[in-house]
Order: sequence, then C-alpha cells, then structure tokens
Amino acid sequence: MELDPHHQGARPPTLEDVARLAGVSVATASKALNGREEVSPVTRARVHDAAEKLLFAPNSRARGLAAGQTGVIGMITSDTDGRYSFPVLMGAEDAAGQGMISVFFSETRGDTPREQSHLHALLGHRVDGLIVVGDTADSRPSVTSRSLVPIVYAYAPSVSPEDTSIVSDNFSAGRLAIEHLLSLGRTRIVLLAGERGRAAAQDRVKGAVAALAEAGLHPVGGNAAFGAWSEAWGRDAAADLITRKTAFDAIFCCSDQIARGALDVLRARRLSVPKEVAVVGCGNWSAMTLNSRPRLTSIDLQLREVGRVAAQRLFAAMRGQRQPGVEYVPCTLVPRESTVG
Amino acid sequence: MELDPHHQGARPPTLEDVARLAGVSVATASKALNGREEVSPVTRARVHDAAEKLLFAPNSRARGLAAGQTGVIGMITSDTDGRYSFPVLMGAEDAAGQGMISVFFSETRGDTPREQSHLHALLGHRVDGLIVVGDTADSRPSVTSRSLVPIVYAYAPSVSPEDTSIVSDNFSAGRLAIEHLLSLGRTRIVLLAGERGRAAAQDRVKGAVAALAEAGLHPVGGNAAFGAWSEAWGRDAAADLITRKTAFDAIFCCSDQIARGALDVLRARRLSVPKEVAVVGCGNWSAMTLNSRPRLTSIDLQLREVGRVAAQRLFAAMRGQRQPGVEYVPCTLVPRESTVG
DNA sequence: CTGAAAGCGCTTACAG
DNA sequence: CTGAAAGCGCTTACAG
Repeated sequence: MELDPHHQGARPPTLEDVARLAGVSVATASKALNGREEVSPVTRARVHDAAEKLLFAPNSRARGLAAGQTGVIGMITSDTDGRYSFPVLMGAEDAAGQGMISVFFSETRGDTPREQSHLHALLGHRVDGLIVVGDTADSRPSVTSRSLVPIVYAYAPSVSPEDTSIVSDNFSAGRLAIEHLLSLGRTRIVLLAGERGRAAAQDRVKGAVAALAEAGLHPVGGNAAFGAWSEAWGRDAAADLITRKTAFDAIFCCSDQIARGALDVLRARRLSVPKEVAVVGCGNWSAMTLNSRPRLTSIDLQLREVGRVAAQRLFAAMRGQRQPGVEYVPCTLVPRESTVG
Repeated sequence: MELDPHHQGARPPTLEDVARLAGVSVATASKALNGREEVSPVTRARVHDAAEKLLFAPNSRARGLAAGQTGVIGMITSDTDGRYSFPVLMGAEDAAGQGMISVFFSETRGDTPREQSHLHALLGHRVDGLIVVGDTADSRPSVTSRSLVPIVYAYAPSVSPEDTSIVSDNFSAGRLAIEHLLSLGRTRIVLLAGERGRAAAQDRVKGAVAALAEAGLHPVGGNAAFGAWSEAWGRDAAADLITRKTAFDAIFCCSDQIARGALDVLRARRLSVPKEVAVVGCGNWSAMTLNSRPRLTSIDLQLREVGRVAAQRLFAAMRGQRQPGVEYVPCTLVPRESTVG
C-alpha cells in the first residue's frame, strides 16, 4: 500500500504531539519553543528535538487567537501590474526581517467596492496592521473603516493629515535631476512634465523649477510642457522642440516613458546624446532605462525604501506610537549614458 | 474628551456581542450568520441586524481553528517585478469569486532559503493550499515539504509529474504566430528565438517550426536564431538579416523585447512594417507592444487564465480531487499594426 | 428552531 | 523549573 501524503486522516502535528513526545506538558512545550527564560536547558532541548522530529509548525491561527497578535499584516494595492506594490512589499519584508512577517495581499484594480470587500476580509483575518499602496502620487481618500488596526499609506498619500503616509519625495526628484544637469554644465534645460494635474508631474516640476531658480535660470520656454506620460507624447514634444528650432542642451522628463520617446526622436534627428543634449528620466523603470539608446539616466523613486519606512511606521503604530502626517523619502539619481557618456 | 479610535481598550466585536444584542445564544447567532437552514427567519433577521449594527467581522482565525478551514491560500513567487505573479493572482481571485479568498503572498527573489522560510511561515498559517508561481517556463524543483496541503505550480511547472502544474502553452504560441503570418500570405518567415536552452524559447520555436512544416515551409535560414531576450539582441539580429541581404517578409520573435528591437531597426532602415515585413512578438507586454512603432502584434500568455485554472485545480485538490500532471493553457494572438496595417 | 457544551491549538497567569 | 486550568472566538454535533 502506498503512503499517500494527502490521505484523509493526515493532520499536521500539534503542540500536544510535541509535548507528549518530549514528555512534558503543553504549557512547558509552549514556553520552551517560545524561548522563555523559565525553562531548563535540558527540557528546552528535548522539546526542540521533538518539534524537529515531528516537523512541527505552530498553528499561527491558534497562536493568534490565544496571544492576540501574529506577525500578519495586510497590503491593499490599486496597482494592476505590481510595478509599485512589489518593491513596497519587498521593503516591508526587509523591515520586518526575513520570514518575520506574512502579508495578505489584495489588489483592488482601483475600484472602491473591491477595496471595501478586501478590507473587510483583511479585518476578518485580524491583521495587525494595514499598508495601503497606490500607484500614483495623487492623494487618495482615507480608508473608511472604524477598524482599530493601524493603517499606513504608501506612495499615494491619504488626503487626511490624521493618517500616516509615506511617499516618494517627488520635489526632490525634480531638484536632483536639475542639479545633475547643472553640474554637467547644462543651462538650457527643457522640462517635459507628464499629465497635467497629476501630483507627480506637478511636484517634480516644482522641484526642477526651484533648482533652476537657485541657479538664476528658467526652464527653456519659460514653463514646463504638460502632456501625457507616454513615449508617444515624449516623441511629439521632442519633435516639436526641434521643429521650432528651440535652443536646448538638456531635457528633464517626468517619466521614463517620455524620456525614451524623446531619445528616439533625438536619435532619429541625429542629435547626439549626451553630447548635444543630455536627458534625464524619472522612475528608473528598467524596461525603459536599459533599452533606450543610449541607456537612460533616471531618478529612482526609492519605492523599496518607501515600503521599508511604511512598515517601520506601521510597527511603531502597532506599539501605540503613531506618527500622523506625510513623510517624504528622498529619491536618488542613477546616472547612465544619456547624461554621462 | 476626544474619542480616539485607536485607544487601548478597544477591541473588535465578537460573536458573543452580536448574540447578546440579538438576544440569542452564540450557537444560534453563528448559524444565522452562516446561513444555515435551521434558523427561523425572524431570528436570522435579528442577528443580521445586530451584526450590522456592531460592524461585526467574524474572526477568521477562530473560525479556521474551529472549522478546520478558511478561505486562505498562499502564493509563493520567484518573480521580482510582479509581471507574472500579478496576473496569476488576479486570475486566482476571479476563480474564487470576489472577496471569497485571501492570499498570503510571498516573493522569494528566486532563492531557495527564502522560499523555504516563506513556505514554513505559510504552513504555520495553515493555508488551505499553495500556488507556486515562477517567472520562466523552465521547470523547477518540486517544493520540498512533507506538508499536507495541496500545491499547484503556475507558469513554471514542477519537474515532478506527481505534481499539478498549469502553464502557458508555449508550443501553441509559436504555432499561432506562424498561422497568423501565413494567413497574411507571408512565407519567408524569420524566427528570432530568445535565450538558447530556455523552455519558453524552445517550445515557441517548436510550435513555429511545426506550423511552418505543415505548410511545407521552413524558417528562413533553415533554423531559428537564438540569442538573448533583449531589445539589443533583437536589433542586432535584425541588422544582421539586412546586412546579409536575407530575403524575408515576416519575423516571429519569441519575446516582445526582441520584437521591439527588431522593429526599431526595420524602421531605421526604412523597411515598411507590415507591408514589407510583418512582425509578431510574444508576451503581450504593454510596455513594449503599445510603445513600439508600429504597435506590436503579440502572443498573449494568458497568465490570468493560468491563475484561474491553477486556483480551480487547487480547490479541487482541497476537495480531494488531485489531477497530477501538466495542464496547458492555450495562448491567444492580439493583432496590432505590426501585422495588420 | 434553539442552546449548552465540547473542542479547535495555542498562551498565559497562577500555583506548586 | 513545571503543569493544571482558563481562555482566545468561533463551529458543530447533540439534546431538547
């Protein structure tokens, strides 16, 4: 007869099994496994041996019920491809330490009913806390829940100043890009912003304009040009600059897609990058930065760090130490051949 | 005095609170909420009212402990950007029905110790089942666990035929691409495969070659060209074709990146797409397909469907109905301007 | 149709 | 240092 590991009667070993094998009470077994002081070294060893022998994995549902807490948090994201929530998830795991936390992950596809239903489910699981991640820098409504678990917003801040939000510092993103270009001696800098009305575009432009102003400069044309986040718009905008015979020696684009579009047109028009025109993108999205010609210097949004900080703030809140307000994580610049040949 | 929702004493309402408010026993309250027959309509209504009033969310940890099952599954992925696991996750949610399932999500960054530690944590949470998703079509080692929960592999199949694996049918991907090109009257078709030795590249090429053979044709040059998955290689390969004055009227690329690279070169060399050369990619990755010029016809890997089927097989296995072996989900072709002008 | 009681697998005061 | 007992919040036979 074959031993089918999936057969009916099989059940995972319990603490009672461990205790029996070790010849102690469940209470003692529990203490030994949880590393309490009050257990003698011999007993501790016996219990650990037994646990190992049985491949015991404590039932965290029971543990949670009894102890009131488990290392479980929920993550709700509106992002549909993981480009934002994945790094945030990784950062949160970094903060907790390897295997120290488990996360219930729900994607809402950006719709509120789905968010509500996931929220309800997560609260049912009695998560210790919640990270809500968004895929735009625009602020979003506060999660409506009279729940008692702490909530931290990541990347997309909550509109409510009562909430704790951790976001990329998009202002610094713009500033960083310009400072880099200035340091390379560029002074006629074009600003290609993304979608008008988006916080990300607005903040990046503000940072860029501020940095230019400090150097006594303005963006070429006096203002940033707004359009879309796409490569197509990047192409159109760059073509337009050339057609109008605008004088410029650098472009800062508020997205990597825009930048890649611009690079394609510069290349087609035989403008040498970075010699004649240096280009900086934003987002550090490898699908864009590593495939463009030349490879694209870009601003990294530090989403993983956002995740790390979000988790830290969440853990603090779980200990009763909330820090309401918006916290900004500085961006970084990743230099590549589009600025430093 | 302000009411701080996060104050110490607060605790979520329990079934006992609901029962008390409704004036019934917890047993009855439980039955009413779970939709059991044996409860009178009036009682049922009273209980539901009470639950609503208290915003009661049943503690699923307790429920799981008592009932032995909760709608919780674990998902372990090796993918670092969510490009594979996100669609699979969505598909699994589709299969379960809105809010009917919660998933513990762990990313392993492709390393085994991390996978082990996540696995251990998930087993501790007594997930009802596990979906292991990979980001390549290469088969992967079976998860080593004497655990009793059913496991289904998605996209990357397990090496063991004892396991249940759901994968994209990469053979059909190649076949589909070729049939599309043949239907457009193309006969001199170049095959640009990806990395040699990768199952995805190999299977797609096999499907393509088979479809060509059925039409009495061979790939131009007699064989597929292997290289890398990248745009850079796509460019090199296309440039090479042109340099050697190869005669061809279509290219099937085993990745969208390769295809985009090829398109860039065709455009630069003034070859008209799709008129002179039709191009098909594979992966249907929007960052590539929608930004290329012209937009790229591509094979969709149906990852969401893979997730849906994986979840269905998992649910079946949870009911004791395992179906060992590899199940192939057919791919689809998404026509765009690179083939149908 | 309703409820008292046992039990799911842990943890944690509390005695000893 | 160890263990008996109560309890976490549910569900489920089993009586009534």
